[in-house]
Amino acid sequence: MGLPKISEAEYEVMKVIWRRAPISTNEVVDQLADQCDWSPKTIQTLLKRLVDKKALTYEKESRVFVYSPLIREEDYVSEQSVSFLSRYFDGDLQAMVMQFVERGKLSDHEIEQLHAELDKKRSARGE
Amino acid sequence: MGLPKISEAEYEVMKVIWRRAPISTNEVVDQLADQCDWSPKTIQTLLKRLVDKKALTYEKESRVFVYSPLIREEDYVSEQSVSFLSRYFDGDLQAMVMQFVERGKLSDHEIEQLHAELDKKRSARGE
DNA sequence: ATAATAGAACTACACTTGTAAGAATTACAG
DNA sequence: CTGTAATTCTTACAAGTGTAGTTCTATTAT
Repeated sequence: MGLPKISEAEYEVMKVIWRRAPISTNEVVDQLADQCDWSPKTIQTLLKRLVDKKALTYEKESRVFVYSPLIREEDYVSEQSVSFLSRYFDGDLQAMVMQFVERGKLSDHEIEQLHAELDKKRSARGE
Repeated sequence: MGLPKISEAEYEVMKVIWRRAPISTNEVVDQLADQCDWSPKTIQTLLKRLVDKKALTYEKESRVFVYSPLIREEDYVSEQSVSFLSRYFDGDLQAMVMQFVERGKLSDHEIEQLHAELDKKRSARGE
């Protein structure tokens, strides 16, 4: 509960950390170079803010900082999902899925797949 | 495309407007009285910001403002959904659903229901 | 016509976020 | 040891948000 509140830009940084931790400042900057075009200074600011928010820790390796996450990606994403769903769909996942279907944001194939996937889960639980 | 960016607090106001438009300032305040405990002043500020952002318009009925939405709830929610999904699940709705299942956030019954609902859609499309 | 008052307009202010520049420090090369 | 370069720390600043108080204006009751 009470995971730190992470902004959008910060989240991009977190994704890199989750993928590559433990990872140094420079490596983070490199990883992000492709995706975003933030100045290294910007990224350093974001890293510091994430440390302040206790989303990350670091260890000093001589003069370099090496970061690791303090929260798990799944936990964070899950919390965001729940809060998203409750804000926009009154907590009803089905409503969300159906809204996608209704709006044609899911191809027939994707519907099939989801259906099949649910089938698997269903039988896994069933017995 | 390009719907105005609405903050969380503003969104609560929008929900009231969507439900009851056309609706006066005072009615909005009343509706929100239960849910939030914002000062009427706060709500008025939010209304004004929403007008500035062109999410709302109003008409004067003598001295009173009567608001109506300029954007549709479905459109807004849909845009938010897409952007949420792309940020947290790389755009993959199935991944999101499965994460819910995995985490036990969906009861067996809910899984059944969703499954059935997809079935309906599927056959509706199929023929 | 005018005063009281409800409602709208303007102002406020701290915190977060995006976006970074500049200052300080420290490890390593020579 | 000491300069230099790499890294971290401090500061900046505008826009957006949450949260509301204060002032202005126009309606309505008398």
